[in-house]
Amino acid sequence: MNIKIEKEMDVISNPKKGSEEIIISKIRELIVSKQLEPGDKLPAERILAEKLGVSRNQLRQAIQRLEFYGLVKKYPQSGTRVSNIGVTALNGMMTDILQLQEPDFKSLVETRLILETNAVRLAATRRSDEHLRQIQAAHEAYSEKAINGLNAVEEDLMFHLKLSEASGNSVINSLMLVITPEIITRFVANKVCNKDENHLLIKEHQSIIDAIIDKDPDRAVAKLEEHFKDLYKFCYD
Amino acid sequence: MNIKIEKEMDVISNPKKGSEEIIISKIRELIVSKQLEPGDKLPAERILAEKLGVSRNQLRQAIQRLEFYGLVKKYPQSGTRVSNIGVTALNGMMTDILQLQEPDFKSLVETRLILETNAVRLAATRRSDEHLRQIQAAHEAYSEKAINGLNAVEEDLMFHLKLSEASGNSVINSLMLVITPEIITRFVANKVCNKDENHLLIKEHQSIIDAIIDKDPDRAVAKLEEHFKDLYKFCYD
DNA sequence: TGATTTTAACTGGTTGACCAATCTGGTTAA
DNA sequence: TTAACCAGATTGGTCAACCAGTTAAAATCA
Repeated sequence: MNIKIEKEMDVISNPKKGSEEIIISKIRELIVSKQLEPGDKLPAERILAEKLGVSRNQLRQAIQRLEFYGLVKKYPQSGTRVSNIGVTALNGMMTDILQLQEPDFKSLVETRLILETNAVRLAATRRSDEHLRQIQAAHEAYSEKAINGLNAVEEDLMFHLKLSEASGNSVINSLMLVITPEIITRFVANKVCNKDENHLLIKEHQSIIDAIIDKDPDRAVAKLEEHFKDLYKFCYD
Repeated sequence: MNIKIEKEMDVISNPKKGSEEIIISKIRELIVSKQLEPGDKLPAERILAEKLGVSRNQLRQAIQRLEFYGLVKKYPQSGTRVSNIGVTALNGMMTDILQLQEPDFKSLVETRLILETNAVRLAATRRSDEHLRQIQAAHEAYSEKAINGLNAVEEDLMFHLKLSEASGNSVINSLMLVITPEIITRFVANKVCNKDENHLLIKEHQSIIDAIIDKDPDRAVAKLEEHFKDLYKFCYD
């Protein structure tokens, strides 16, 4: 459809994102100065925007971010409420949000290891037959490409996502979804593929599946860690 | 400032959120039908909106969600690109996103246990002096209220967030921030407070801190699990 | 007086027009 | 031939006016 981009584009560090953070910071000040209390309704968007000296759109975007973190909840046609979790908590969490940094790759991988290890442990005890079926299907899609020495990073990814789905924990699954694309895009570039290594990886996948079929959490985790030994090396050497 | 809400408002299951998901679904179809390929620039918002038969705002909101999951990246005044992670991955992840359900409380707590356990393990080896100072400060703020039998749920929360900050893993910290408010709001209602129990909790906090000071990961985790024994019971009985 | 209906103001959401940055292709000058 | 440049078209971002649902005070009636 269009020309493919070859090299990673320079990551622009959102120079205008700053206004959003300034607004959050101002809302935090309203809270600590008791002009706004937990459980209160926020002033109407138009009014608050004028009070803070920003446009309504900018304010809405900031509120959207606060809502994502659960610090505020919108009620359409009615108002927006500050979560009733106390001044200390609100102040602390807003401060933390403002300090959030771009995730470094090592943290991403480390977190994936943690989440997926626990997901697999849970999957080994909770998996339904439908989960198993989907895992198997994903594994077959992977094998088909990998066995021919093709790059199967995507199919590998899908296999692992199906594992975390089988954990039966919707939050873990959701968090995996958030961090996976970032990991993939950084991995896909450097990925080398040779048939021999792929055969080994297929075997490792199958070992994990077998452990889940047998409902053996410890073995499933052990096999996963074996499968991830390179990632562990990347994180901890 | 305003009247406090006493009882939980009925959770409205976002009846209009549907349009967003329909749009994502349509974009996914464009991708699987090869009309749109990984790495491509999306058609301009106005054009795509018309093509999909939706308003530009609705489309923008859907794109924003895709961007959150890293499946798309916007370049201001230039265009929006589909992440270059393959058709299979894009299709699979969009399907997963559309299937995401509201998190159940048990999954939230279970995930918190997993994240925080690992955060503390990391904190025990990586913590800086500044981290320690902040943890201590948060603990003192907690103690001061708890020792008088006051409700100190917020201060407790802040203490635990400082623990995960000390992990040195920005992703874990960020994920903890996302799930914590939801947990708090559901916990804060049922929380009972008595001095004796609070004294015990203070001691438990101090044990965790001591282990982190000593850079003893295993002890830190053990003390945390002891501290969380009620939560474990909640999850697994 | 009290319950019920009406109504007007107020809310977040939506819309279409406008803005400034950027990309594109052809043109010009070295 | 090549590099610099300029103008117009295209982009996502922004804004102010408008919409539909909600709310609560005011008006009405039994």
